[in-house]
Amino acid sequence: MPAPSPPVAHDRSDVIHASDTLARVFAALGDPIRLKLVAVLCAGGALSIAQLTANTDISRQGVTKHLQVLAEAGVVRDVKMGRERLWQLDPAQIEAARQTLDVIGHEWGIALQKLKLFAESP
Amino acid sequence: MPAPSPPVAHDRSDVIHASDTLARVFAALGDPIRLKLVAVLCAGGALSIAQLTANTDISRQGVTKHLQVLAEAGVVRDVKMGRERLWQLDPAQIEAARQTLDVIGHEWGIALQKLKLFAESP
DNA sequence: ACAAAATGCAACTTTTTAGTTGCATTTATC
DNA sequence: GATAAATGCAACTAAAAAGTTGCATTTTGT
Repeated sequence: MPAPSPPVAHDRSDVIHASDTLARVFAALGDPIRLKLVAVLCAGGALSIAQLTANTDISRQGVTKHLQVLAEAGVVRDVKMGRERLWQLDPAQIEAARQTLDVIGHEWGIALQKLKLFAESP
Repeated sequence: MPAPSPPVAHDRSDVIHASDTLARVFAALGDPIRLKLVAVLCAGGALSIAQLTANTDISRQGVTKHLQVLAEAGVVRDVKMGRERLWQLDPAQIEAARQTLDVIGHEWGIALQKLKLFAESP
């Protein structure tokens, strides 16, 4: 049986959507508090809002808002356990972002190489 | 003679600074227009503001603001050539961001492995 | 010298984001 | 069943960001 299609860009609208999705991931990581939350969660634990709040200087409701931003970017997921809501990392989008930065670096390197060859040509 | 010290975190204030610097880089990439500018610039060219504006839907002044955001994050650099201002990619901060995402992914993988071992223990 | 091109600079509006406070709701515990 | 813990929800303020318009400045080319 065929596996469900992966979210790969096929036409221009998909590319646009991919670009927006990526920008959303970067924007989610583009805040010191959220970056810290991700750093804590990448240790593998599933932590409650109260636990995550303990590491910050802002209110619990403020942390909730940051977690929502991360969730809308697909960086974290929540699981309800009794009266608490546990948050854990979802590394797929982070991996996609990492690959993007990888490609940018590689393209830059290739461009530099071509410039060098051009400069050396007689 | 010793080379100048690399910007490596040594104490808590350095770590905080590093975190803010990183968040600034992610935030700079966290916008579709800026992400597109970076994608164009990573081809190696040094492009003017007018050239970069041609790829967007916003005004030249708007593009200038986006370039300033990228520049303050250290993602791009400008070189003045006559009456125009050419922009080019500076891949160092992007590489730092990539490494961060790499570490997050690795830590997550290690955590998963430990969880698996724990589940298999008798 | 003059006209066009490329950009800089500043004021302004609109929208989004960050963070708070106050109170309601759900769930575990004694 | 009363209470404490963990969270949800909504309204609100303040600050930052995105984008525009208008005009000044610098540089090139004829």
